[in-house]
Amino acid sequence: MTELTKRDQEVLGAVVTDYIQTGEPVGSRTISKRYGIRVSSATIRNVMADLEELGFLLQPHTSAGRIPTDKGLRFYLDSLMQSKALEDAERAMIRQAFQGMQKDLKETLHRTSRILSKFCRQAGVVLWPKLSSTRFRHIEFVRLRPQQVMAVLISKSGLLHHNLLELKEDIGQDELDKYSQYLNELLQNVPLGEVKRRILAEMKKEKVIFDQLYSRALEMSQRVFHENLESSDIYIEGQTNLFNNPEFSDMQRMRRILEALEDKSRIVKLLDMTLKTPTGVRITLGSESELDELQEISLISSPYWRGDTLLGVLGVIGPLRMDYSRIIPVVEFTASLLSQLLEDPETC
Amino acid sequence: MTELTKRDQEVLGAVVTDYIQTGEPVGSRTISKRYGIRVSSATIRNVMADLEELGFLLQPHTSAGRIPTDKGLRFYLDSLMQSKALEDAERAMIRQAFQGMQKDLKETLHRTSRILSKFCRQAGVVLWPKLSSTRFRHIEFVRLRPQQVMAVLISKSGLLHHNLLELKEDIGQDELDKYSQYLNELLQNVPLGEVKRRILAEMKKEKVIFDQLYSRALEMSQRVFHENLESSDIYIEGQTNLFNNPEFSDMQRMRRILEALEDKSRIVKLLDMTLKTPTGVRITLGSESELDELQEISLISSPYWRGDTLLGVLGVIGPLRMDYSRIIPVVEFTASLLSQLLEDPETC
DNA sequence: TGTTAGCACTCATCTATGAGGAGTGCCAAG
DNA sequence: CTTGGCACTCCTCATAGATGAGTGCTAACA
Repeated sequence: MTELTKRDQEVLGAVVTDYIQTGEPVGSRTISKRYGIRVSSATIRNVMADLEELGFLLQPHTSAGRIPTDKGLRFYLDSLMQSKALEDAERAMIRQAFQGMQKDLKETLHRTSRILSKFCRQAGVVLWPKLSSTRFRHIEFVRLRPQQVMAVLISKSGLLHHNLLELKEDIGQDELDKYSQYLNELLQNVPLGEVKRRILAEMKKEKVIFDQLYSRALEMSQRVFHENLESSDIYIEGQTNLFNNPEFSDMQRMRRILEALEDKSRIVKLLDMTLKTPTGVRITLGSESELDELQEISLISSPYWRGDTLLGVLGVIGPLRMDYSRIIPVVEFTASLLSQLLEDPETC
Repeated sequence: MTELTKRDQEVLGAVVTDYIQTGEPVGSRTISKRYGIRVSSATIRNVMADLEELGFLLQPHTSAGRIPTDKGLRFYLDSLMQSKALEDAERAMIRQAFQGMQKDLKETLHRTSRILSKFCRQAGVVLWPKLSSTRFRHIEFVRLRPQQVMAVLISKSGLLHHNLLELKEDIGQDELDKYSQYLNELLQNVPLGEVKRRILAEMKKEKVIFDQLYSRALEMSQRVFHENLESSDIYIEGQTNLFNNPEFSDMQRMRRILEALEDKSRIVKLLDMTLKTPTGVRITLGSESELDELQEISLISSPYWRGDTLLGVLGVIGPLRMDYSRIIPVVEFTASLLSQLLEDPETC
């Protein structure tokens, strides 16, 4: 496979840039006139034909200009694009939007996704931290009715998880309180990812084996932690912003997209994928996601942290044709702001 | 104002029925041919002209048939329509859909709204019970960091409410535990709607006035109950079903609708209105809601109960032109099924 | 007086047609 | 290798006419 020459890249870059701005196929004339490339349109045409042959561009029909293929777009994103720095005014506005907020974690994440959608004029998305990424703070068992107990789990970061347990036999609130007390002491500050192991270890201890109370408490807690500490939910906000994009002016397409977003589990999967190798802002084109329903969309995402702990991912969902050079810095900045907000020595 | 004659009503009924089925303006010929009214189309035309003058029908343009106005639709719903009974097969399917469910209340409500959307092929909506409609079961204060406490409130029905409190001075977990203990005893089983009053009463008691612990506990609890026990959230599911309706095939309109649904507070307001006079299935046309953004939609709603206690509202949101005679029984049946599920002597 | 057939008229929708224009590919000359 | 020129393609848009559903009105009829 041939390398792209400097000029090839310039032309490809110009096509993508123009296409992102206008959404229309780009002609050779436009390129030679508007993008300081000092050759004639005929030359550009030759270059474009080459780029098409290599799979970077395509023509919707014979007498139209070129639009980038996914491959072309990917090359642009990886090698050609340079994102503008975010203007101070804009930074200030985003910072402002975070002001005056409840400290509640979920509320914060919800607001973050609204902020993303608003400043990028696309759909904003925030993946919750997994419970496993935070530390144990408190567990409580509350008897709602005979043989039915609600377990409430609170993490140090203020994440709440509840869980309805059906019991084989009834247990009184007094005894449940003892369970809580014991477990709270035992698990205080343990990372929730390790809790299961800790419980298993504890169950082997002699004092536990011979003490009904302890062993029943541990058994019960197992049922709570058995649950999906790995699973998580997301906030998606500003879906209707997607109507702004002319490429979604086709009803069928818009419907497909919204249906895909309605089933949040798919989006969770998509975001989870990017969690595996958390490296700054990343762009996932729909075609790279192996999810058929998401072919036509693009995700700009960034992980967010508390100190060194990776908590989750946030980002923006929009069409393939997006103003990446603007949105990338916004996502980056928002992620860093959120991370900063969550940073706090006392929590984790 | 003149009364409508029997025939007028028949014609109006036929127009609405046909319009609901086809979505197209209905002509005089269609009526005289298809709806066992034994007069000629010319006569029908006269009747229709009268109905138009009275504001029950309107013509999109001179050479088109008639479609019902809101007023016409309202008359049809109130006086003419008779909803079919739900087929046994369908009842069974809905019942089936509720099978094998976690007992968790929120989960149940969420599922309910999915069921509504699925069986009616429109958007399903379920308003959460207000906290004030249930009874106190448990309160817990957990210290997350210095001067920051998470308060968790659990109702007997298994509703969870949490609340982050910022304190002026730090309070240790030990003391917080005493607060919880005291409050749990004091408020056990008190309807949450009455809790505030109870607390105020308690604060006046001598033993409380002179005991720091008691009074601080009550103060703290006030901050929890001060919050909006009246507010509630909703589940809206199956929004994309709205794409099925040809009247929403206009992008602009669809966008307006989805934007209206995205801001859930409006829909909450709409549902809240119907809560005030809870009487079986009720239909609210957008134009009757005083909310500009909802002009083009219609809500079929029914309250759901636990025993005698009104918990919330569920329903279906769709276009004005809906198959009411089918959806009404579905909503009615679903509401009664849900009420039945929630019915349980031990809870409230 | 109410009902009906008939007829002229309106107007949205559909189809065909053609002009206009953006953009291409290719060729021959520089 | 680059460029100007030219024929060609094909999308888009506007126009015009045909079609047909449906109406309002009138005159005749029971």
